[in-house]
Amino acid sequence: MDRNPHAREELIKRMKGPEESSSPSGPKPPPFQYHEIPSTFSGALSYPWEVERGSLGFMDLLSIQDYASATTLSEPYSLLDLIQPPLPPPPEQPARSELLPVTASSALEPSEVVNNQSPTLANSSSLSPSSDEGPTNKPAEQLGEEAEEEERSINEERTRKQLKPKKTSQKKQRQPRFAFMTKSEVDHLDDGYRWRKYGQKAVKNSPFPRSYYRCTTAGCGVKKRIERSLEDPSNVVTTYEGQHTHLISIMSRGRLGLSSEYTTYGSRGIGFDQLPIHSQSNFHQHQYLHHFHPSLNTVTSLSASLPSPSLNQDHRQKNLTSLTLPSSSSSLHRSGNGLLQDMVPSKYGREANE
DNA sequence: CGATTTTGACCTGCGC
DNA sequence: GCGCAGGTCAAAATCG
Repeated sequence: MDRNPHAREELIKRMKGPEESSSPSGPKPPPFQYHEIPSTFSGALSYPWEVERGSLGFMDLLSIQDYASATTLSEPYSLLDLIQPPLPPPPEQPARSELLPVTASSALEPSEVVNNQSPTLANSSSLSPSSDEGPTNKPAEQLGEEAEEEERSINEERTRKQLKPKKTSQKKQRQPRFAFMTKSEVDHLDDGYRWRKYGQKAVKNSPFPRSYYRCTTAGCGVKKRIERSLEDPSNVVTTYEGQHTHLISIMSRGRLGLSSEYTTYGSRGIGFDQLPIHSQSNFHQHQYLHHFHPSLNTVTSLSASLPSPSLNQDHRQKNLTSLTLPSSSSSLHRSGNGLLQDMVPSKYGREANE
């Protein structure tokens, strides 16, 4: 995978001291070199959303988020409570693992939401009492499937026609988004799915480009964008859009070799405890949650104390992730934060830091 | 040789 | 209507 060994050095250099004066708006993006996660990093950060691998898509997460949004931080009780375990304050984390807040944009479209939920919790779609936003988690499973089906076809169609018929009167429908920030040296964190990069754009006011990825699985229109935080280049902001219509595809590359186990689990609505034990154990989200929702730290974590067999400790330290929070309110105020601008209300950031 | 990345061009939405 | 910025396409390059 290390196709470009120099790229990494370059990246690290940038992280340590990003050039201030690059001109993102210029015709040419900065000489930023994207590079894939070195094999040694494989899986390093794949665990925050391991659940997704097992059964949930981000749409599911979103529905949960909706609930969380509704209760928000002001509510001492939320869905999080249902699944988060009592957690002692996270042990002192390595500097690298510092959790950082992500901001969400008020400008988010209705369907464009930011999940404040740890992917770990995502799995609890069945726990999600409400979810009127986004196509997922329809009250009736049937409805959900229909919607999913419909969405899929729309997606495919859209993809196919992208450049041809263009412009129908129909407004492009955006899928709900789920964003989170990760402290990581690598941009593209391995989450178990296979992604193909289809674009890279310079981000205004940011020396760091934004990369666009699409799930390579046929029929799966999930996309994700990756960019570095302007504020702290060591933080990677990953935004998922859409819902996987399949299970993790790590097998295709023989990276982790878990697929067969995962295929056992349905694509929707299974409980966390139905996941393979090792996948349950690969979560660290409780830390993030704890960080963002100190008031919730009395609930259950399905995995908090389990070791992560397939996760290298060092990597874990390097890749702790902080999740974005609901975007229900607020507007962005931080300029030049690239995608972050769109995703995270700073108030959450502040709370997270407090 | 197939899969993936790179990258310039193009399209779209939005604010002015 | 225009310009800008975000998002996507697709051909070429690269990698394994």
